[in-house]
Amino acid sequence: MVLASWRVNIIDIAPRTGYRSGEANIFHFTQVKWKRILPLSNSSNLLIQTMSDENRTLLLPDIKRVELERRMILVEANTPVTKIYFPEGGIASIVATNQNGEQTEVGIFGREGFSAASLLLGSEQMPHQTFMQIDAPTALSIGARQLRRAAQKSRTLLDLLLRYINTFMIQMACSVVSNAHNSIETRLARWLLMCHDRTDGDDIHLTHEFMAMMIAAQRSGVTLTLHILEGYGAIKASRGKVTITDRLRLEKTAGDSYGEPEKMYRQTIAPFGK
Amino acid sequence: MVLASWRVNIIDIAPRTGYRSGEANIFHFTQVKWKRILPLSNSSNLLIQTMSDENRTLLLPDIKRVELERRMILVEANTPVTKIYFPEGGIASIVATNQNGEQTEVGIFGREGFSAASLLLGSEQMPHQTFMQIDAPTALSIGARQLRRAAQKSRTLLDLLLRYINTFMIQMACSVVSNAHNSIETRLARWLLMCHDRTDGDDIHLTHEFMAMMIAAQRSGVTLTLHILEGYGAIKASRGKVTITDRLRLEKTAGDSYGEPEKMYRQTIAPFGK
DNA sequence: TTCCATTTGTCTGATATCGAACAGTTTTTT
DNA sequence: AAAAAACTGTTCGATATCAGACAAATGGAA
Repeated sequence: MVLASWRVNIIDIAPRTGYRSGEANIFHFTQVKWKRILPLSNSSNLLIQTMSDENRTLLLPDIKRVELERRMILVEANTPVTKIYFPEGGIASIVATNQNGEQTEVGIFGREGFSAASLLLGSEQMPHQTFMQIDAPTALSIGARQLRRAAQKSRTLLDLLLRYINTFMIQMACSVVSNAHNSIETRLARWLLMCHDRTDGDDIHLTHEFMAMMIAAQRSGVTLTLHILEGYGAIKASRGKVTITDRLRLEKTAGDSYGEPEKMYRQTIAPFGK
Repeated sequence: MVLASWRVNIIDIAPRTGYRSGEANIFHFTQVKWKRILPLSNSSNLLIQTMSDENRTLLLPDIKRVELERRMILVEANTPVTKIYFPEGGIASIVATNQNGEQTEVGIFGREGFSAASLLLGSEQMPHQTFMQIDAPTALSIGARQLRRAAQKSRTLLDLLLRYINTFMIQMACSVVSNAHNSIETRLARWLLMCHDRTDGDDIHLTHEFMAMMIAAQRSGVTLTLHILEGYGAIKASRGKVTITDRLRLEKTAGDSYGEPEKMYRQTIAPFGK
């Protein structure tokens, strides 16, 4: 599976001065189209939503609102990041590629997180690629340097972002355990729940091939397992789409492989999940 | 396998005032025994070694030098941490325990890191336990509150510790991949290399049972695999001990499952490994 | 020394998953 | 409308690893 090339559609650009969150909506020119600018406080990115007005104001001058299409690469492996994205929907996936070209997912995030988190841990590049798995209608974008500067200025902003990194680490730890001990069925259930948490509605638009990579299994194994899940009514699968029909049943299948990072997110950042 | 209870031997205590790194060695009373106090700049913990004199001076008043025995628990799962440890040797292991009591290693560290790193990411407790796998003759210990305060005061100290957290995240990502795709032979080779990097000499004192948990495999599988590694002369195994005899051969077996976090550590913190 | 707990060596059958193939279906492109 | 591409359903043998058992070896304790 090869990821396609991509482009960024700039949907709106915040004015560089004289704008504070909470003010009335205004219109602003962009490269692409005229578009209503929402105040940042209305962002559906949970981190942006959670931070103080002061911190939003700090970021605002440097933020653009953009559209992230499926398969767009947010972070190229071993290449300095220049842009950071705070998705307002959709799902991004962080994958490692080994020498044989096999790709393995090491983490995902959506509107609860942001890309290239390790920038705040002092490294401009990382050995993993990040790309959009399910497109985000919108995302907030900011220059790496600008975010860094803001986090330098505001300790509360840094702290918030670090708390998110903490939940992300727990997510990775869960993946270590899950890949070590859980069956494909459990892993898939866990992964579907994680996607469900990050999307509106109950539909997840992805192919079996994609899911196979995400849970480190064969494509045929995924097809088989989806049928099992469908068998007891947890999901309904159709071409390129999985619909969650019985989330509780899915949670039962996932067992304790699911839930730990989500709990930590709720405890230390904001309400999250379904 | 149940971990035993434990105690801390305080080997020396830095005087609360009037002591600066680089000064001559002095003797100081402790609860346990009289012991030569080494200046912090002589610490074999790489983080302590790498930080500036100013940062060492900042930490010094609150630091004790202690001994960490095998199986001692540094961080209890879901319990607020009060003490942080910077090992000067030995190996600590961070493990997740699931509902059936199965334990899985999610990360290790030795003299290149410190315990309860997520404290700096804003969470006083974490869902994983940390314990000593191979005892550290000495470690530097500091109160959680004190470390936090120091990191608040000194941005360069925080940055250094965050850079370490970044390498640790990469280590976890590698474990995700390794558990997903690598054979027991590869996983074991990787893990032995990681231990080798953190110990003096070529001997690793651990039982098969222990290693099994670390690489998420059966004990009998480990015994078998050790024979294979021994078969081509990469190691020599005896009761409770593995000796690395041909590290290059072991690296060849581990392939690209080994090396990424170590590289990042060298790039962003200090020389590391063998 | 003898005893006992721990550790290791070595089996066994069971099984989940791999790895690969191919046909059928749906969607997109031309 | 036809052709190509993408995706799904299904099969099947191969195999790595599991899960469990038990005996042999080792080392520390009594």
